[in-house]
Amino acid sequence: MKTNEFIKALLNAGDQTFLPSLSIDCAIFGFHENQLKILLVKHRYMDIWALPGGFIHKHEPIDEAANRVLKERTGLHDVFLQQFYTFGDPDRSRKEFHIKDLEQDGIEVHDELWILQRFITIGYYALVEFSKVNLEQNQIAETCSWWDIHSIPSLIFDHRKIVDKAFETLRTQLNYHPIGYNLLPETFTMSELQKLYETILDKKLDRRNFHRKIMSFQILQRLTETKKGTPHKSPFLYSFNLEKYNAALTEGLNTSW
Amino acid sequence: MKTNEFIKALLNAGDQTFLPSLSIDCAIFGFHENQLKILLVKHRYMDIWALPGGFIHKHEPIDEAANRVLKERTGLHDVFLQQFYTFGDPDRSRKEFHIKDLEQDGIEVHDELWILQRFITIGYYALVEFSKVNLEQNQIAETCSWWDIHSIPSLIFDHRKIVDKAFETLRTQLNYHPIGYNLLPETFTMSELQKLYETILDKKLDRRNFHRKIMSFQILQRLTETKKGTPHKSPFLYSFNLEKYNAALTEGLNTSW
DNA sequence: TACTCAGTGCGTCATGTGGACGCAATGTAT
DNA sequence: ATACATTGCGTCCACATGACGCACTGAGTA
Repeated sequence: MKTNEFIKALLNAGDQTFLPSLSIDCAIFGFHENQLKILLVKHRYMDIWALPGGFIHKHEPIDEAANRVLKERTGLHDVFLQQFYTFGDPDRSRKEFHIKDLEQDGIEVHDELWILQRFITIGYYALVEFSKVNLEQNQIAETCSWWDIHSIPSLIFDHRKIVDKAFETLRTQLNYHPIGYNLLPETFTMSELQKLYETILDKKLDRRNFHRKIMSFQILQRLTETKKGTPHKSPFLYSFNLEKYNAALTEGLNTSW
Repeated sequence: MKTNEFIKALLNAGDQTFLPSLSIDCAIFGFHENQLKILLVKHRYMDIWALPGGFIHKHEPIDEAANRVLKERTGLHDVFLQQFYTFGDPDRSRKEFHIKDLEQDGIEVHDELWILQRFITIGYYALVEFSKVNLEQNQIAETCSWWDIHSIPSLIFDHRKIVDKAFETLRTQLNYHPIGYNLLPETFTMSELQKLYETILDKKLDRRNFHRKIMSFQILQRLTETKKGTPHKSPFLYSFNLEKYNAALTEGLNTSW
C-alpha cells in the first residue's frame, strides 16, 4: 500500500529530512454561505480532528514550509498566509494519542520515535477563497472538511487554542488591513462583504454606515454590471482595486496617535 | 576556569538539556534620558553584538524559558514580556562566525556541534525600567550594554531584522495598549511620558493634545506632590492606576468597527 | 397594469474625537 | 519685582462615526 509506505518512511526517517521538535500548523479560513469556515483534517491513524500541519525541511525557510503545507492541503498557492504565534506547551506530544492502528498496518511504534517527542508549532493563518479549494485526500490519507467557526469539534493537543488565537488575530487585523480579497470571489455585492465583516467581528453593522466607511478606503471599485436574478433590486457588483488594496495592506488603515 | 567549564558543558551536552534547533531571543527595551534603549550583549567568543538569548529546556514552556533568559540577563522578573514573531531563515547558523578562540581555550569545535546547526528563534520583547536593570556579567562572560534604538551596531545573524520587527510591534501595540508602566519609574511627569511616546512613535506630539488624550484613558492618577528642583514651574507627578491600566491592557484602547 | 416589498444607494443630523492653538498660572533666575 | 520657559486647561474647527430617514429598483403578486 503506497500510503502505508509513505507514512512508514515519514515516521522512520522524518528526522533525517525535517527539523526536529518543530512543526507548522495552519488555520485556513474560508467564507461560504455567510459563514466563516475553517479547514480541519482528521488523520487516518488518529481519531481526532486537527489543524492541517506539517514539518519544516532542514534547509527550508519557514514561510516557504507554511506555503508548501498549505498547497499540499488545499492546492492553493500565492494566497494570504501569515505567521501569527508560536505555541510550545511542554505537553504537546503525540504520545498520549492512540496510534495503535499503525502497528496493525505493520508500522512499528516506539516511544523514542521523533514524531512522538515534544513539538513546538508555528501557527500560520490563511485566507482562501472557498470555492477554489480542492479538498483532495492527500498522502497521509486524511479526511478533510470545512467547519463553521462557531461549531468546531474537539481538536487534538492545543489546536483549539491555536484556532482561537488565529481568529482573534484575524479580528484584530481587520482594524488595520483590508480583508476580503482572499476570502471573496472576484466580484461580490456590498452585502456579501458586509456579511463577511459581521461574521468575523461577530456583530451587526449598520448597512449604510458600512457602505460609507468601506468606500472611504478607496479600495473598492464599483462595476457597471449588477447582480441579476435576485428576487429584489439588483445590487451593484464590486471588486477590489488591487493597487490600492495592497497599498492599504502595507500602510494600514487606521492609526491612532 | 569556571566559565570555561560552563561553556564546555553547554557546547557538548546542550543537546541533552535543550530542545534542538530552537532558541529564544529577547529585545529588551528601556527608557533613559529621553532615549529608547535596547539591551545588547557581546559573547566572549564572538566579536559581534547580539540580542540576549537562550535555549529552551526539554520540558519547559517557552514563555517560561523567555522569562528565565530575561532574568539571567537583567535580574528582572515579572516584567512585560511578550512573544512577537518567530524567525527561521535557513542561514541562521553560527557556523560562519569565527569561534576559534574556543579552541585556544581547550574547547573542541566540530561541525556537527548542536549549537552550530540551523536555529529557529522565537522573538520576545520586553519593557523594563531602565534604572532597575542590573548589568552583571553572566556565566557566558558577555559584555552587556544599552544602545540607543537609533544607533545600533551591526548585529549577528538576522538580529537586526528581529530588532526592527520588535520595534515595529511595540509601535503598533501603542495604539491598543497602554505602554509605560514597565518603562518608567513609579512616578513621572507628563512630559516624560510624552517623550516616551514621541520616541517610540518617532514624531512630535502636541503637548496639550497628548495631555488630554492620555488622561481620557483614565489610567493615570495625578499625585498631589509636584516635582521640585526644576528650573521652571514644578510639574505634577503622575503614576499609573494599575487596576485600570491592566483593564486597558486586556480590553484594549482603540477599536474601530 | 398597478401595487407590494425586501434589498439597495445615498443623504442628514447629532455626537465625539483629534489637531491646532490661545492663555493664565507657576516657580525659578535675574 | 520682573522676565520667562514650562505647565495645565480651555476653545475652535475639521472630520469620523453612529443612528436613522427616504427614495429607488426590480421581481413577485393581485
